[in-house]
Amino acid sequence: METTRTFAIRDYDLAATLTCGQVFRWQQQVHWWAGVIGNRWVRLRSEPGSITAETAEPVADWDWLAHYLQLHVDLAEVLRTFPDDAPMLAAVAACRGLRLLRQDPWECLASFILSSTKQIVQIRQIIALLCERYGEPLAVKHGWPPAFTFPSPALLARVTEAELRACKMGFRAPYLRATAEMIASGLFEPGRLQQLPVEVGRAELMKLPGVGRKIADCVLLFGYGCQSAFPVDVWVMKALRQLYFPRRRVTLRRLHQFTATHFGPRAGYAQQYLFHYMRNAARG
DNA sequence: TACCAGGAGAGCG
DNA sequence: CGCTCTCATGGT
Repeated sequence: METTRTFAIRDYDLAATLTCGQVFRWQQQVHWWAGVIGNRWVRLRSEPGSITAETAEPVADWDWLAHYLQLHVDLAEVLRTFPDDAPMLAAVAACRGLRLLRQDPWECLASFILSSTKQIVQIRQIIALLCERYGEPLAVKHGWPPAFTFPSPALLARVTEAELRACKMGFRAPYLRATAEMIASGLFEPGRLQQLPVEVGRAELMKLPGVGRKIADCVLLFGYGCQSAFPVDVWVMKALRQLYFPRRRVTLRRLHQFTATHFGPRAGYAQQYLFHYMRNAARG
């Protein structure tokens, strides 16, 4: 039992990984990143060749963190599966240690329902409000701001639409509430998706209110570890059209066909590199 | 000020 | 189908 653990790991850009739009709850304070994984508050610090974690309460088994950070993944092996073309090489060169996390499916699903037509800063704000108001308070290290669990489906199903709208989620409020209800009532079982083929899992997710193709792919990729899932949002669409189909008009359907074959078995990883690349290029 | 944001769903022809 | 409009709210 201890509150600190250091993991040996190479090629892991913690800052990029925690801020690249796959997860919305991490906050930086000097050289530490503080966040919540499940029902634990934890802070992380990156050093050359290692990541150090510190919890508020003693921990016997750190597998939950290794799993979340996907420390077993050999990044060089992942990068080797990418297509050997100029756009992909540029995207990889722009960010060496970008990784995919493995999030809790419910938190991931709810977060991305709230993400539609919102900037990442705003998504963070909405989720922070939601957790602050409806999550369970957690023990944190002395001197750190309060932290909360992500509210359960059962709890959110009992919150009114007006209360959700008060968290600034606007028209997404009824979507989140209805999805929470479907899970709380057992009409939809998030755990069952793990065993299903990707196409079936995607179709199941898309039955949920507020979940279309893009959000379903995000949940498959970030919450279920389906690395072939390739979310096509406005940024990635721009990247694909600009880099692979210049001066041609291509439908979204055609782009999905392209991504399904061109980027290989870890297409989702490639997608995250393209997304990060485009977003940073736009910022200058 | 005007435009746009890690979209989805409904209403058209 | 494929296109367009609306939805709520804040950042740039």
